[in-house]
Amino acid sequence: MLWIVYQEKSAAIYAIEVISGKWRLPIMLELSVHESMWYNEFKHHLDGISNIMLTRALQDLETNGLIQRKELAQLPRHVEYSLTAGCQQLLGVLDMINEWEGFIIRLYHP
Amino acid sequence: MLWIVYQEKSAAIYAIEVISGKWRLPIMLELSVHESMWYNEFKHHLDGISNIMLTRALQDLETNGLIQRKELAQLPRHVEYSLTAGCQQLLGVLDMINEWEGFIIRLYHP
DNA sequence: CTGTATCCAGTCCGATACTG
DNA sequence: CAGTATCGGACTGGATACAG
Repeated sequence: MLWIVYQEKSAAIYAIEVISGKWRLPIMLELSVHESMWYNEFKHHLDGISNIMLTRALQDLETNGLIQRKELAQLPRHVEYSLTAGCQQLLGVLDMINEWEGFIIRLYHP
Repeated sequence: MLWIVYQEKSAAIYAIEVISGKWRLPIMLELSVHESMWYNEFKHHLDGISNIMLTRALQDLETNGLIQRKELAQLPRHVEYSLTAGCQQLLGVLDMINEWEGFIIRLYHP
């Protein structure tokens, strides 16, 4: 996580760094579809994720300003997660990759 | 590297996967500036990289269709690396992130 | 010049169990 | 419901030495 230091740190390198990880992008993509989700909803939508991995990913994403956490004072507890505006912009850029039909094929048959 | 399987595999997730790693993006960015480079040139431009890390990164990028390797039959040996067309398109998208002045700041102060 | 072989340390990922 | 604690195992990064 220090490799952005001696290269001139670019926003793109930083962005790739904070979204790298097994569950981060899948979580962000779920949030981009559902607007807001609570903890257990992720467990239903992300096949195979465990508590510890979900918690870690959510905390990392929050630390890096990609998602917001909002705890509603209720019983039973209810915590709501949603994307920040910056993250929505970032996903907008990444989604351009999806819009290229055949991107992966083109990669292998240039 | 298996996490793209049980999520519906999207091109964006695949793209992030193949460019994740400490040296891959820095290598690609150098190549986008210099058109083509040979092995030792990378060692001069990428501060702190070792032979083994450079070799691994170059091989991974080639395997994933992001760079091309061209060995010129000479003595001393001379091997030339360059970006594929698909990789140039991908970098074009990522560069949009750099063009947002204040992207990182916006992330933290939404 | 362009790599490969070893071998080790640090990170990341995750099953299982437990908590307020 | 929304997490935390623990403890491995897998993967990634890298120093050093060597090779065609």
